[in-house]
Amino acid sequence: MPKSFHNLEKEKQQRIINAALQEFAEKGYEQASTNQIVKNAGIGKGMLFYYFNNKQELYDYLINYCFDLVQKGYVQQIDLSEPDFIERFRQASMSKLTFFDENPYVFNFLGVIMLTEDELLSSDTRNKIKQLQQIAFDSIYKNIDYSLFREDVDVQKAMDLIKWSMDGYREYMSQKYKGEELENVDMEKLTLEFTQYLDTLKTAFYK
Amino acid sequence: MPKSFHNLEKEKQQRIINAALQEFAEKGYEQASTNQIVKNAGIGKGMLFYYFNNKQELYDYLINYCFDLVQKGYVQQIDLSEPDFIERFRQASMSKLTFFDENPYVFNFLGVIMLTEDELLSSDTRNKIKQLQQIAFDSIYKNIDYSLFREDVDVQKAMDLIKWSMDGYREYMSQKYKGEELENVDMEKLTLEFTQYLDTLKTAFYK
DNA sequence: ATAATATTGACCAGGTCGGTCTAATTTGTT
DNA sequence: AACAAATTAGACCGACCTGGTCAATATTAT
Repeated sequence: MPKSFHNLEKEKQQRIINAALQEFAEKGYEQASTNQIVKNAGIGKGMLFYYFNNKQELYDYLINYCFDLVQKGYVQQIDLSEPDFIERFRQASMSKLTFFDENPYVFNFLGVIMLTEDELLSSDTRNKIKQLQQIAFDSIYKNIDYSLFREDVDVQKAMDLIKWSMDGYREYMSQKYKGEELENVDMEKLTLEFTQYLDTLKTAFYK
Repeated sequence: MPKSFHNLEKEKQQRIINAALQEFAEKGYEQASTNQIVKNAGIGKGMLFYYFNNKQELYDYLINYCFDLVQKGYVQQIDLSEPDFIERFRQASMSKLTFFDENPYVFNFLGVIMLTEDELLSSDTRNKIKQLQQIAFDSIYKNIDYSLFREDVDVQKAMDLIKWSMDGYREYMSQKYKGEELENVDMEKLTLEFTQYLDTLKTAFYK
């Protein structure tokens, strides 16, 4: 719907999108303030309602924007040809990290959407959620070579544990370095540490 | 400070506390509405300001209440004499589950406190946080028998991975059964599943 | 019956809400 | 340079919500 919005300079577009994502992510739809959004975006109040006719239209736009971005910028980047579960997960985690650095508010915003009661979401949005979850699931679990796992553990349980471990590690990392730009972080050291954890997991769960 | 408040019937006290915890946890201090709190607690507006002189006093009361409760009802329940890391963590997780069931809003409320910018917290509160974190840390890591771990993995890394795994499992469980009373959940089955995960961890990380 | 305590909700001034609109500025076209 | 069209800011609107007060009422204890 927002014709005029797409003709803006990318930088201004991005400022508005980010301000809105942040506000909606922090406060939810009802409590989010359009006044706060225009202030953080550095535009006049009128402009927001010039680009988007009302609050709901802005919200819907953001939903589509985020789903698209996550799909193309993260989920589709996962390498389905890697049969080693841990390696595939490593690659996915790194993609997620980069994506998060480039789009800091997208995951938080989508997280809030996912927690919204079903009745408050349009059926279209509900479909988008299901679809994305399915694709993300497949991207992680399809074509995995189970023979790598040691035979005295339940493979499904092992995969759950590995998944929880790596999510925990990512959480821990983003907590530790929150606020800092990814460029200022010693990626070499971080990657090494990550690899060490992965090696530990391989030692523990693989043959 | 709230003299009159402590003379209330426990049930009414609890209603007010829960309503306030929920509101503050959901919206944060500024956005939380005292009107919403009295509505959910089922009391008149005047009473809230009769028990607590103002919003801030209520908030401070809740902070102390929660730290106390978590300390006594959860952290102190952890069995320091159990030298097996996984077993100690199992027991801690079960305590946490029970505590969460009995005090559903406490952890969420404290979680919000922990994420609050330092400048907005009183130094007293900051101290309480540090203190509790230290005790919780000790309760999990003190007097652990490291000799149980296999020798070809870094013990510290293994413990991190186990911790993230179990936090992930707990998260997954509470997501799955959220809303449902703990009594209505098949605890037998749940405990069994939990044990299976723990056994998998032992197979993977222990000698 | 009287005094003390507990409780309510209408009410206050101050502020924020989503959204509108006018007036000004910038840009494009000739 | 002149005019038209598109873009922009922010003052402004009524509706609503805010934390907090207080006079009136109900309940309890003596």
